[in-house]
Amino acid sequence: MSSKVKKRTLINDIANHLEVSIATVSLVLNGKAKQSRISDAVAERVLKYVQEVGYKPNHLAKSLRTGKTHVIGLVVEDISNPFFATVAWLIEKQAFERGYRIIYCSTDNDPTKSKELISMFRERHVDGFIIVPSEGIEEEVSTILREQTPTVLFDRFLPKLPTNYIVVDGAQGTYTATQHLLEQGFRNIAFVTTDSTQTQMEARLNGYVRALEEQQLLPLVKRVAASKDSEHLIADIQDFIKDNRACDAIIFSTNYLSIYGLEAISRLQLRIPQDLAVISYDDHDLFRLYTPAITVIAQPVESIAKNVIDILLEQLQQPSDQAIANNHSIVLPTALIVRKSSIRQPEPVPATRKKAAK
Amino acid sequence: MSSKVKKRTLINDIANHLEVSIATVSLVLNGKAKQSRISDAVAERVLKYVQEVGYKPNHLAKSLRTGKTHVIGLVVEDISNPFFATVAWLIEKQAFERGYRIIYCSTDNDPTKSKELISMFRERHVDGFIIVPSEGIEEEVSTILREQTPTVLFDRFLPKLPTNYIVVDGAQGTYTATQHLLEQGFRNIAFVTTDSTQTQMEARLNGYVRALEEQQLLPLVKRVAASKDSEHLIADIQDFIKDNRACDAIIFSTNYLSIYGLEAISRLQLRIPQDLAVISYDDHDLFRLYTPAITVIAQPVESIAKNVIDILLEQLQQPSDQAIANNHSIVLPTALIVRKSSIRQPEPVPATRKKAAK
DNA sequence: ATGAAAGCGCTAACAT
DNA sequence: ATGTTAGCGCTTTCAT
Repeated sequence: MSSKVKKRTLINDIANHLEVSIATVSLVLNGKAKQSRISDAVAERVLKYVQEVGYKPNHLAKSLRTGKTHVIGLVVEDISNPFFATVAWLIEKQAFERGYRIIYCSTDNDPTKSKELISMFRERHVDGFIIVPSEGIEEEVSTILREQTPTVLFDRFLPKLPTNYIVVDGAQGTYTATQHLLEQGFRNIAFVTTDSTQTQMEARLNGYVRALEEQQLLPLVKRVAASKDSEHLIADIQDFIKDNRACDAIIFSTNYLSIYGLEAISRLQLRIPQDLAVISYDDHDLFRLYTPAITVIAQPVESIAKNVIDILLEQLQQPSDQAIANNHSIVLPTALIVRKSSIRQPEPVPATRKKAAK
Repeated sequence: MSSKVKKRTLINDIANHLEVSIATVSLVLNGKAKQSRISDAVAERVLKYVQEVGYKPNHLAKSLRTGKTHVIGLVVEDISNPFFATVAWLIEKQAFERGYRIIYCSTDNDPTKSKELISMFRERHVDGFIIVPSEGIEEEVSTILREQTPTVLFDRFLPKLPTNYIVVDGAQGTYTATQHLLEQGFRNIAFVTTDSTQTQMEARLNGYVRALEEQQLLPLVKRVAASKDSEHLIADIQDFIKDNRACDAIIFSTNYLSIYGLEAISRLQLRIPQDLAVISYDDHDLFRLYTPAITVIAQPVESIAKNVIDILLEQLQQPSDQAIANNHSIVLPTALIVRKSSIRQPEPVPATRKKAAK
């Protein structure tokens, strides 16, 4: 008994010390002093003493009682991908300010892992979900929807399910990028993408195809397997480029494909953009810093994050009934950021007269 | 009442359905059937039914009752840095297998943020801590130590505090790297590091200085501010290289400094290693893929992760009393992985007669 | 071998 | 205006 380590302060201790009831303390702490007509004097004393001893309510007990954990589960494809990392970070910051905590997990786009993570989060009683859905998880998402857990998808959505989602107009992005290359005079434009058939990847492909078809040009699409082995991916892209020497420009459908692509191009000792113009979907530090800087189809990360968290918090705040019918489906525009990698070089290049492009 | 959404299954429902007591169910579920001499028949029925309805105990209630959350708080400097990301991922995997969950946070090396995160984790009742300590958080770490919460530091430690820690022999790493450059015939070797005075950064610097002093050579150290502005860092390094044209080799003390350094070198149109040899502390995908591949002082990430989690789980499993005196302090060796960037090029280069380095 | 019941710390409806 | 008290879902001691 006396060997016990110093215990945490409890709401009981507060009440005892102040000689008020524990309910009074609880009410004051939860900002319900006014509506319970607790005297300002008492409320102040409570607040002061709580502050003094640094009392923190036990979250577990609170959550058990209220059924709310104030935790949001964030399920992304790969938290080490700068796109997801940035969005996650922005979401976390905003959620934090409004009293919510985020717990993340990466699915690696694996449906099994996605399902496990969703059910893990359910077990942990998250109040809401933010999900970048991999394919084949309709059932799990249905379940959380049925349980009325507020949920927002982003980056892609599940066409069969009525959910909130925030996506980007990838088709418009690649369409504009392709047009830009055409305007620059490139004619043999290839598109390197993954073998995924998810909504966002298909959209990116379609935008490219449409732009070419409008000019009666034939698409040239390379699909690489979504492998983890970087050497293999690089070699694959390298072979593709070698086999298509006529190709004078490439659009990569994701940031990591571009990185492998740049490596492949460098190994082939091709010059960008003289031998091959390059555009990447999704911006990245490296693309700004690369020599030459790489033109990108940038996604509006701040806006994505803001929309996601705003919609989720709105639903979280609701009195927990209907909210079903009115799902938000938001499609945000991309922005083409033109850098050196997609600008046609005039044949004779006076190296000293380089235009200073900030 | 009848308008209620379908409720989750509770332990009560199980007990009712099976017409046994709730205690029996609980005991069976916690593997204490044998020691409570519950009949195998009953135990089996319970397990079978639980399986059937997919009953999952409520973690919150369980934790509130037992005082254990089976959650470990992981506080790193920057989860988007591949070194920390990899270690975190390995730790998470092993912890998961043994029934623990990890929640992460990045401190950005900011003491205030570190303190907030630690206290947030305390509030969330994590069972243990894994911390990459920023400077000035001795007090908070003391607190969790006093509360007997199992804790392991890694990457660096707090010299004033008796804790478990796993670090790497950075001094040996940079010493060996410097020697390697000297053996290759480089004489003007610079060291680019941050302005941090943390244990691991000082060690890296010291190894470099010692190797040079043994040869009566003068160190050339550039300290860049730990800023977040990449352009600024690149320009800073660029200026440093320009101002020290005699310098023929550089060791960078962290992976991100190397990345900025490579960009600086590329902008100066210097060739690696002909004009400037390069070694980075810490390996990275990019360094393997870069042309030329970059020599690195690699940290044993698997071993770090394994040691961290083993020690923490050992302490977590202990009967929660002493365990104080016997702290583990483990220092792991680094490995120099020699690639092209630090190999002196013979003036006329017979490219085919390259020595196979490992 | 099994069941009853006392909490873990907190909230909120209901009394006073 | 403030106090009493019944749970939230689970574990575990003690009786039987």
